[in-house]
Order: sequence, then C-alpha cells, then structure tokens
Amino acid sequence: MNIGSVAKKTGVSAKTIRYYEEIGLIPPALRAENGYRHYASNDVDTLRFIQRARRLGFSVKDVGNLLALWRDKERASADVKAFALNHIQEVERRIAELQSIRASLIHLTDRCHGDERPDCPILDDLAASR
Amino acid sequence: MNIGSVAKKTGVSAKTIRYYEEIGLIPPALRAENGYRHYASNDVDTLRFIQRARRLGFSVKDVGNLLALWRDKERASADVKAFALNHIQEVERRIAELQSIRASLIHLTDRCHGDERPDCPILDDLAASR
DNA sequence: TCATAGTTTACAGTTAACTAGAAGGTTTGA
DNA sequence: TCAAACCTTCTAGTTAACTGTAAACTATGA
Repeated sequence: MNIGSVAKKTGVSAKTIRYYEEIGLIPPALRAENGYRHYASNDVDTLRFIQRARRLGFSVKDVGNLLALWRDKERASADVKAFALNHIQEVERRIAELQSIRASLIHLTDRCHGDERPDCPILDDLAASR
Repeated sequence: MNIGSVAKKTGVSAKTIRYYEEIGLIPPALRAENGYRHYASNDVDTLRFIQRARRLGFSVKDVGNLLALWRDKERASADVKAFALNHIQEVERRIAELQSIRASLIHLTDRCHGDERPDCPILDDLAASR
C-alpha cells in the first residue's frame, strides 16, 4: 500500500504521515524498489490509533507513550488506566478554567444594559483599578 | 514613569509592552530626552485593561477591538455586550468539546480493570477498526 | 568612580503540530 | 506517447503571543 492509500484509509494526510515518521512517532516505513514507502495493514491500525488518540486531546508526545503501552503486551492495564486518568484530570482542569472565565464574563454582561446608551460595566470593570 | 515601573504596576513585562507597541495594540510611547519610553497613569490603566481581558481569554486581536470600544465614548453598550456574549459562546463551545472528550475518556477508563493484568479496553478501543 | 541596574534596538528563537512549495522521479491509463 | 496523478526530498512557512540574546547607551548609588 502506498502512502496515499494509507492516507485515505486513516484520514491522516500523506504529509502528516511523513512528519510522524520524521519525528519518530512511527518507525520508518519499508521502501519499495522505486523508493516509495509501502505499508501493511498494521500500519493502518497504528495510524488509526494515533488519529483517535489525537482527537481525544492527547498530545503527540502523549500518543507516543500510549503507543508504547499499546505495543507492550506485558504492561499492566493499571498503567494504561493511570495514564488515561491523568489526561482526564488535565481535561478537567481546562474545563474548570474555561468555566471560571465564562462565569466572569456572564457576571459582566449581566450588568450591562445592552442598549443604545454608552455606559457599560463590562469595560468599566476591565478598566477598574482593582 | 519608565517601562520597568509600568511593568511592575501592571504585571505586563517590559518586553511585552514593547511588543504590544510594535504590533499597534497600544500607541507608541512618548520618549524622554534620553530615548527612554515614558508613561502616564492612563497608560497603566490601558495595560491593566489589556491584562484583564487577556486573562478572560480574549485574543490580542479581540483586545484591540475591546480597546476601541472602550475608547469610543459614543458607542452603544449593546455593541460591547454583543462582543462579550460572542466570546462567551466561543468559550462555551470549547467547554462542550472538552466535556465530550472527557466523557469518551471516562467511558474508556470505566471499562479497564486497572490491575496487573495486561488486557485493557482503553487501548483496544483506540485501536478498534471502527 | 565604577559596579549594577535599567533602557534601547534588532534579530532570532520558542511551542505545537503540522502545511506549503519547489524540483524532480515514477506510474497509470487513454 | 504523453498528461495526470503519484511519489520523493528538502527547505521554509504558518499561528499566537510572546521570549531570549546581544551590543550599546544611560542612570543610580555607595
């Protein structure tokens, strides 16, 4: 399978597949006689794995660790779970921060008339000396 | 007031103040005879305004728009409110996305024993063909 | 007086994760 | 046969918002 077919099958662009190879996220592909990379179906599996993990918000570095866990048939499921739970916590931290931002903004907007008059507590508060 | 004092008062580093000037977020500072930038208290106000808006997740570009609204004494408060509400929606979109990611991850981790055995649905699902 | 600290400009680097473009070789199908 | 669609490598650019570094000038205080 050439890189283009793999790209189609996995939703990861050829450009990105080469990039993943370059940074060592996936091992160098085997080459055909013409120099083209060629791939087997387990390479497709790997790239799908990567794609899913990326969509779940894991960084490329995280994905590298997940791949290592995936490939290691001996590791305890507890290791994998710990990793995922950690990531959940990270996601929850981000949610909490955004929610606090949201609360502040709602507080501000609630107090603004939102009519043709110019006075507006949103800007007043942003400008407040404390 | 020199740039260093302003940096201390506002929590915006001297480097960043110069950067804001360079990108046109704030107007070029007046210069003393020695070439040093010097600032008045309303410059401090402006930088505090910027700092607060940045902390509320507004992009630097957004902050530019907010500053324009702030400076325009004629604009309707409705304009400001609309802008803020828009940003709230954006924040809510990001929260929703993170929550969906969180739900998927929790679903995965719930089904993993998390013990010394190697089998783990987290990785199985990431690897699943569909 | 001189060390230390503050300021200036200009240019380059950082981070993450790609993406674009150029120049060239290979394959496929009409 | 020849155009198009692939593939290759290499280099550089993108985005956002700064941050670092160097070389040089200025100010402050003991």
